[in-house]
Amino acid sequence: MKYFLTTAIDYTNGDPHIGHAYEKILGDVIGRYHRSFDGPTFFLTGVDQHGQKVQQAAQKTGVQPLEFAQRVTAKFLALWDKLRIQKDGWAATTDPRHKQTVQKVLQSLYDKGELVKAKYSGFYSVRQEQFLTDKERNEAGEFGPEWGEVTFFEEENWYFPLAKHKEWLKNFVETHPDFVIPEFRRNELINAIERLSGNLCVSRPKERLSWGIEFPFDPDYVTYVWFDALLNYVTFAGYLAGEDPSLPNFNELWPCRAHIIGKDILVPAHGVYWPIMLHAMGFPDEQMPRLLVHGWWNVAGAKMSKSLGNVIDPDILADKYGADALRYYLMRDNVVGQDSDFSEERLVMRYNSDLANDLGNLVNRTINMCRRYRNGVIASPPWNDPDLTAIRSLANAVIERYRQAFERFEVHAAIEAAWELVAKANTLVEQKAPWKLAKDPAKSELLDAVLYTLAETVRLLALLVSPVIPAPSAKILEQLAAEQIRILQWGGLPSGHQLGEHSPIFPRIAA
RNA sequence: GCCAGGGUAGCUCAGUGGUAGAGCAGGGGACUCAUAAGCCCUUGGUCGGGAGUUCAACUCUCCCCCCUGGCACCA
Repeated sequence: MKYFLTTAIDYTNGDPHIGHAYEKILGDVIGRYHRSFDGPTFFLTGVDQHGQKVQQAAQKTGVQPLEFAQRVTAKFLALWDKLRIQKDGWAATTDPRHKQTVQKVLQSLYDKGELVKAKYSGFYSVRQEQFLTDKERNEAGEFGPEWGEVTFFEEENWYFPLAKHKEWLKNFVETHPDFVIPEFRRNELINAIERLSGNLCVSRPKERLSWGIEFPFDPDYVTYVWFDALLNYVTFAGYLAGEDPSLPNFNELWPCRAHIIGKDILVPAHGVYWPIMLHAMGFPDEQMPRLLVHGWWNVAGAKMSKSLGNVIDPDILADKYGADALRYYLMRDNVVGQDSDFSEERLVMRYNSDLANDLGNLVNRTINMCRRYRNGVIASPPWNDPDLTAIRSLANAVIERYRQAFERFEVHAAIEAAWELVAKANTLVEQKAPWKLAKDPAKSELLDAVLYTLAETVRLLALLVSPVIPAPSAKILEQLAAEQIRILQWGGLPSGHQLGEHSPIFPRIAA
């Protein structure tokens, strides 16, 4: 089995913003943790390229939907590269392999009698391309001018009868407390299930929306965008793919350990439609995925929106401060599940304080002292100095807490744990004052022990921070000449080890 | 109106029955290996408001206010 995790796939009707980037970085960080310290991992992310809004945006630009979607997709891909997102799979919903599997699923649900065709009639706004309900009526009981021409008409569509699985879903969610993380989000879902009634319309007639996957048994219709999009989680994991070598082995991946999504798409899409779809497709309860629901990044307390003009562009930030500084800030200053406030000032503060002053300086002073006093060769004599013993046991405790934090998806807590070790190591330097020990030949062994302790602590720190800031982590290991020593346990550096050259890894950002 | 999350030091947040905590910012000090970084000490809060339970409440109960999200209702 591999540790399988996914992010939401982003809708390709506009440019990526900080929220998109946060989610992918979160997934990447969790993925890197498992890949480095746990076992085989598969991280899937991607783009949602079908649907009405993409078709509309394409029309505005005057290009075909596919071309438009591909242009936007290229921007996302370039950004994920820049942000060091290490993805094992790429879910693009116009991929022919996806189309094939979606059609297989539709056919199979149809064969099982899970899809029904029915007529719906009502008022329809051509301009907004949607059916209107009484909610859209104004004070006078009329549909306002914002809807343009409103006509009454009847349309036939395919429906997925959700309501018949309501009791199953309710029972499932109630008996599986960690289906939704964090736990408080589960309440919203349970409320939503209580209100669940009726069918989900899963088709659009082609004359109204052509940009989608065709129904295999009714070619006048294409799938509704959510139905198409949600299935990416299984189709790109190799579901019903037979022997296709370009896709992973589904049995090695499923069930997904975490679908990472924003709070806006928990209800109804991921919390209701998705488990019911899987249930109807024949997945047993033990094969249901888990949902990790994150919050939003606000700006100065306000929601980020195009109309407010306060959209944060991750691309610009990555260019300005570096991908790792951005990754560190987003992971350190946010509690997974809760909303946060984005502030460039805090990003700089976090970088200077945590990365440059605390960690960067520790690395630099440690290697510098090793070179200055021992020509960069570290020795590991036996010791019984209480300060050194203390930091060694702290390192073990920190590693344990770090692992537990990651198991609970509490990335900020994992980082905090690592920084406790950073602080302790900096304190140790002052306690032992190697520059004094170096002047006293009688203290030579203690100096060796101190320098070893510091170098080994720095090695462990490089590993601990590697999921969050992969590039600087690699640089630290390189300066230690310890690229190959990946064991997350005290004592990896052998006695007699020769360290490499050092130079500051996190230059301070001038205020 | 209902459900949930939040309201704790200037800022970001932790704490959950026993005399208020961390980091950053501010002030002072000793040191010098280091990215004028680090280390030590320190100023600073009636823990949203009110009532209650208790020997004791930030922590439990009730009422209220504000912010955020979801839902409902009205228009």
